[in-house]
Amino acid sequence: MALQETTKALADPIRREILNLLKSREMSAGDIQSHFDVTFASISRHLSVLKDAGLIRDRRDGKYIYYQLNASILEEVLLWIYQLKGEKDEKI
Amino acid sequence: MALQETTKALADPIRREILNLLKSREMSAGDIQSHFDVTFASISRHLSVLKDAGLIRDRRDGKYIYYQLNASILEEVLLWIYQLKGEKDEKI
DNA sequence: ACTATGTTTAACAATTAGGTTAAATGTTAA
DNA sequence: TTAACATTTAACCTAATTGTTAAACATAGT
Repeated sequence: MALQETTKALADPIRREILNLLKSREMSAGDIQSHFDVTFASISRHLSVLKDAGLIRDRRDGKYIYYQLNASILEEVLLWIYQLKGEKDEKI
Repeated sequence: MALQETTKALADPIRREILNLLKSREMSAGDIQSHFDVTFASISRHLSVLKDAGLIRDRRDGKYIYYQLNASILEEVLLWIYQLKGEKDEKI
């Protein structure tokens, strides 16, 4: 179930902040890492969790790998929440 | 940060299913447990995670404790997702 | 080919989470 | 107050997660 991977990916503050960073622009792994106080390797694993959940995409450009947000994956979470709230015809 | 507790609470399939069960009606812990294949104690702990996140409320009636959904807590998650998606004036 | 740079993977330690059983708590009714 | 029932808490175990360092991999430039 994709919802499981998505909700798990969102349950970590560093991963949520990474998504926020990627909201405005794509960034390389190094750019992303510079915003946090953990090692490169740690960020790399967070990125792979986000990637497995489909929340980000990566593309290599030379020696850099750029990450970009794929917010469409969040539709499923939104839908789940709406159904829980019992609302119909909600704009998502 | 409340978002942390909420997203963590949503990251477990049993807890999400509990919320779904409570969507239609309030239920006692025993009622809830009967829907799952884990022990009472395990459900009890899931309930306390949900309660700490504010996603459910409980009220005692005699020897039963009834749980009910408090979906308003999810507004913050919705808002966070909307902001991530960069959408404005979204109906929430 | 060698080196420097950017990123990932492997191996390991520490922490957290989820499960179990057993003991404890709260409530009702005899 | 005792017994029975509903639920929580404590103690413990195992598995998963997160972090670290070090090694490996990919690419660019010399």
